[in-house]
Amino acid sequence: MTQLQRRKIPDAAIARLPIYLQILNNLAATNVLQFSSDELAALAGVNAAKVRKDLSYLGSYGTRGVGYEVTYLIYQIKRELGLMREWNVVVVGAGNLGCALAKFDGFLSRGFPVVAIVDNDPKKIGRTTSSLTVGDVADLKNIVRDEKVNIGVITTSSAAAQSAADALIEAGITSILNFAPVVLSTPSSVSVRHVDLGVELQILSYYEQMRIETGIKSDISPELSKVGVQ
Amino acid sequence: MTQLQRRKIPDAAIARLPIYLQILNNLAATNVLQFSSDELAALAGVNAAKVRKDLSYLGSYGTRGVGYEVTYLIYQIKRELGLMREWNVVVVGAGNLGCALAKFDGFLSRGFPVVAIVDNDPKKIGRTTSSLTVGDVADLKNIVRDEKVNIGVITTSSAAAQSAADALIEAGITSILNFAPVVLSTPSSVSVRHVDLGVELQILSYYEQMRIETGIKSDISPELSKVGVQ
DNA sequence: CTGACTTTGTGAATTAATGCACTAAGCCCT
DNA sequence: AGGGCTTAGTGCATTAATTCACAAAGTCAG
Repeated sequence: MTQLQRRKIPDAAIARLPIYLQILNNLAATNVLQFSSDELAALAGVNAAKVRKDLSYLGSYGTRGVGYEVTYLIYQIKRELGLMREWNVVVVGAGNLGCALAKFDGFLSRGFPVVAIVDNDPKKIGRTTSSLTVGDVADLKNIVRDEKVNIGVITTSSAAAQSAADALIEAGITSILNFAPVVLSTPSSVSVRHVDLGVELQILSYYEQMRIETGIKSDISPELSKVGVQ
Repeated sequence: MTQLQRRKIPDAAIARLPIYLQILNNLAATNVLQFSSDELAALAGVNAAKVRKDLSYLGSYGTRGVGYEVTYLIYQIKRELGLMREWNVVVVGAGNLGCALAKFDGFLSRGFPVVAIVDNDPKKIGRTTSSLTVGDVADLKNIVRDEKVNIGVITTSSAAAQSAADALIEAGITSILNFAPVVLSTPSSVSVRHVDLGVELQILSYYEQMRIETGIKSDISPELSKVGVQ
């Protein structure tokens, strides 16, 4: 399992591997057996050299003159990303978004079952949403232990987000996906990904406005692909 | 309005301006009048030199020895990002996520009112969700014209996402926020941001697994902040 | 008015990411 | 068996992003 000296893969490449994986899964579903870096590059909307370099971080799994084998590469990417197992998710915040995510089968189908949802509002605690009963955020420590939770998803209001993060960390969680529009303060031993939909729209707004001001010049394409649901 | 030769601001800086804006809005709400690059850097979790460089792309709006004025910087960032006006949003796909986003007040509060929601499923068309009636995706062209829509948000299944994008582009939309886990094929004149929640979790999974394999070494923090909801 | 102090703004150095272009390897056809 | 064709893998040049470190410009106290 490559533990000894784990290859250091650049962050930018790590962020692209899940995209490749998704595309390869689609190819597998349509019985495609092989692909070339050119083909994957076209499907992913990136440069072919970048695809080859990214895949080379996994090892030399291609065959010159031929390409890569779909299922084998899927296996290697999953191994590298830690997707050979499931990671259990707890959603903190049982509002609109939290409940939508708990129902969302895109999490389960990618190996991230939502095993619990909690809130701090007594009115919400005890309600049932998609086969889960909303728990009390105060019980987080027990829930994390009993349900073997690995990842916390924060969908609270921005006011409550920091204390939600603190509670998760206190409960031993080291990976957090934050949807609240605040910058969380966390120890560096905890991985945080921040998904702020408002920010995404504001970035679009910049490029849209630029198009308007400059009279609809083309090829201003902000970096594609950041996060990804379903 | 700086149109003549618009400063070219690096993409990486553009993606951080909304974060600064959010923090400054919080400061303004608590009656803070001034801030230094050090303070903002601490709040945003980045380097102070980066803050200064980012803000310098807007112009020289700081005062040496003093810092920056909160309200003036808010104004300048909003101007630069094109946030002096509202941008109307249409949601394509009235499933769980689409409806949650249509209800979601974080869009409206940041100047992105959701003015319409459409679907292609006859069973969903006509339903009402949060004061909007689900329209027919076939009417997109009229809806975009009548409601003056600027941005399309795709929350369909991955199978339907490309045709949703095609319909939006056909209707004249040039800014798309895509939640479906597929890489959209679009002309380069269209800005696309891709938010894939599954990908976010997979990236977390990589760092989590790395922590486990290497025996919980710290300071493996994946790049903070990508997208952003509330 | 002067000198100590603070903090911006920015050249320059560094680091990270990208993309080119070439070599090495394997397939396939004759 | 051999030559032509295809495509992975990668060293290197280029470009983008980050960070350092310092001069310039201002405040403030006395």
